[in-house]
Amino acid sequence: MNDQLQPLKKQPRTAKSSRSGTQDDVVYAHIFDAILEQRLAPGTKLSEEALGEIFGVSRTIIRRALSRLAHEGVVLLRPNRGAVVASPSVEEARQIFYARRLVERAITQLAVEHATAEQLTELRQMVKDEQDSFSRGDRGAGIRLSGEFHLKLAEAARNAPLVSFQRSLVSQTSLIIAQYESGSRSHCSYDEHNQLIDAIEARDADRAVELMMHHMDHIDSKLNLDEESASDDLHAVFSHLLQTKKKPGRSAANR
Amino acid sequence: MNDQLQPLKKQPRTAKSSRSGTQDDVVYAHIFDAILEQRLAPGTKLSEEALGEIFGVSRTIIRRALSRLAHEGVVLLRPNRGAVVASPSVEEARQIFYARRLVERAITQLAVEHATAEQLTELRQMVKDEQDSFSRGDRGAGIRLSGEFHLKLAEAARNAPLVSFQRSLVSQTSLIIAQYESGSRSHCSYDEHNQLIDAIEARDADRAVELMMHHMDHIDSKLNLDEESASDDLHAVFSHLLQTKKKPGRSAANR
DNA sequence: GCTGATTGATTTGTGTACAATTGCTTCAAT
DNA sequence: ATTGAAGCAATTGTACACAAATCAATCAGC
Repeated sequence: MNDQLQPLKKQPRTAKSSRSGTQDDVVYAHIFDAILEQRLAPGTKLSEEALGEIFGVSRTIIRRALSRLAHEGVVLLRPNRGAVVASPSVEEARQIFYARRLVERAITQLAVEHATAEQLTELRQMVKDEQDSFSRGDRGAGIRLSGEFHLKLAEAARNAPLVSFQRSLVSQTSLIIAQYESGSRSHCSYDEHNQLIDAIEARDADRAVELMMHHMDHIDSKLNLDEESASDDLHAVFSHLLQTKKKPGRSAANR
Repeated sequence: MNDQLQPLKKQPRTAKSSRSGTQDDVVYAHIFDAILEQRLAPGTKLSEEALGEIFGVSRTIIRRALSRLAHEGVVLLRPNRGAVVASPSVEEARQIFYARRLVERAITQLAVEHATAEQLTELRQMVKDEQDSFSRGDRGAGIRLSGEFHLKLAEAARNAPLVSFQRSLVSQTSLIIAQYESGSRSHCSYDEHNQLIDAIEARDADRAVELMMHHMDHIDSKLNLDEESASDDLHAVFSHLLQTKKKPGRSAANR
């Protein structure tokens, strides 16, 4: 019943498990990555006992991880009915993108002011990693790393509440991209990321913001949120009622 | 050891407990209100067992409530060392206010577009309640209700992520106000709230945003974040190491 | 044959016991 | 007398067991 999660134990050396330490974080990171990399389709039920068995921990740990994921919006926690992988509706996606533009604009301005040389170096490295993932054909890791780039940028802005909000927005955006992105186009164009770093390094706030906004436009232009919203809405509205078993939950938006 | 929380059981009919239902929320709301109304001073340790005894629930429930409070930033959760009431530093306060301006601006614009007649009516009622609290001399409830006004406004903006972020920002702002507000001046001037509703009702976005920004200026002009930042910083930095027992933890910023 | 209720199985919610970590106190040694 | 270490008490972290709720399937009734 949980085949999708089994492979997790077999690849403990990716970027995800490096940020571990506590049991808690490991479980959280694994489920998170499994969702973003679409090994767990939207709507899939996340049974506490099954997950506990898989990771070799008690339900207590799983429960905390699920709660955390629910806070970030990638998991939906229904009282007495368990957790499922979130499946953001088109309307929810729009709201998230609105909030992201708002936050990314502020973050970019602050990063221009505050980013240190080390941080810029780290950012460049992340773009490289992201590029590698895509050229390796690892779409899931690419989406995740692209998200981590935006999160790292938020850290450079030196505003803790914004970082925390950005984390939640990036997570949900990644889920939306995984769900709605059309075709096989390149996803978060790393060129845009690199140009952005250039502008920040040059302390050119106007240009940096302009690039970031353009980048945002680019991202959601790749999604089909506009057209097939009818079928999409239908699916999103009812998906939390469906018992998604083993079969890959193919949303109508995948095409 | 927990005298500050005992009174909670004696006043179960305020606005806080009306939003109950589940055990979980009741405990959360009571601790939350106790913090905002300064019955629990910043730095106070929140023992799981003691809280469980007070509310007549097991540590499981308390733990969830504390986790939720930690997510909102009003409680600090230190691994293996328990939870304490957060005591935001001046720098943290500045970051929170920056984020709030950003969010309030967006919320105001969206509220002008989306607020319904019912929502405006509710908002006006909340301003009345807030006014009542202050005239009754109930500063704590006033601060809380003032925060709830801003949260309600966020709901009128119809953007779920922003509402969620705003909840966290408002909570932390209230904590900061309770901690840093100087003198006995009127706190969130309800006049400003009323004018804001007028502008929104008139669908005058520019004026509404202008009023909101002015309102924000007003709020943080009442705080002494600028001057005594030296003593403040010192206290904030070390307060999480202090064992705040029974005595009211008076921060250097109270004057 | 189909709708609707009842029962059984599964899953979540809560309380509690035990393990591990922390911090305090005591005691010894310099 | 002060400092340092060791043992002890108290608190948090984790696992588990029981209670409550939900979901599924079977069976009765129309």
